[in-house]
Amino acid sequence: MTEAVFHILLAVADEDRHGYAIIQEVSTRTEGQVRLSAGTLYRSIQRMLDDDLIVEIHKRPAPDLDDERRRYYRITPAGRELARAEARRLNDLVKLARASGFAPRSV
Amino acid sequence: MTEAVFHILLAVADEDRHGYAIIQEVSTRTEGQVRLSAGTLYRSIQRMLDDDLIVEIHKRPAPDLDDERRRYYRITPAGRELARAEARRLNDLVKLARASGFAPRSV
DNA sequence: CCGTCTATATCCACAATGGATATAGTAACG
DNA sequence: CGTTACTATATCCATTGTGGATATAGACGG
Repeated sequence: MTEAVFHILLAVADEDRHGYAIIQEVSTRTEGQVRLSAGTLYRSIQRMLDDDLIVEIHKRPAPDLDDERRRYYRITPAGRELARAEARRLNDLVKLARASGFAPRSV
Repeated sequence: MTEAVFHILLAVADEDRHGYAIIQEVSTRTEGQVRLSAGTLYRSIQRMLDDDLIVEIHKRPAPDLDDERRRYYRITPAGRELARAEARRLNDLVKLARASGFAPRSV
């Protein structure tokens, strides 16, 4: 799994979001460190739909809060499971780095 | 920085190693989870030499422990610095995942 | 009116990957 | 004695993923 996909999974973990909102959310959560490009985002979303990590949700918010161009996505159980596995893998990687003297003492 | 490069930096952090030994070391440290392919390894090494993350060391071990085909590499200060930065970045990523309910409670 | 923002989508060139192939010596197996 | 596996480095090919640009288009501010 790519890091872009991992960030997208984190961004849709707590609530359904549309593509453009995901870009902003990832930027906010990472304090501007990660800026998903449009190309990467929309192609990642396509792959994630194919792999059943997210699904498109057709329930729209109130019309005054909506934008008809938006397409909303929700994380699936498979998406959550994969995100957990990836988080575990990354945590192991940080532990490995810590054993070599790199990496802060956690948290 | 790619994950392959990060693994290589970790593998040469504690002692000078040659290419093939790096493949084995990474496999051992990750309990077989990461198997660097030869293609990825030797091309990554080339880039890392260009970027001054590692240097080739011409001091050879005792002839009875050596293999003349080997090329030994040592991490540079720039390599250590980059590995530290990457470890910090990954640690932040795990923290982010933890905030979303993924990721174990550290270590 | 022009730039920026919101929003999705696709195109191009580039970077990195796995796996195969090449070369070649050593060692074990049956 | 032949085949397979291991050690060791290096390159090639096809595929995947990326950033950045371009396209389209409505809204809003200065």
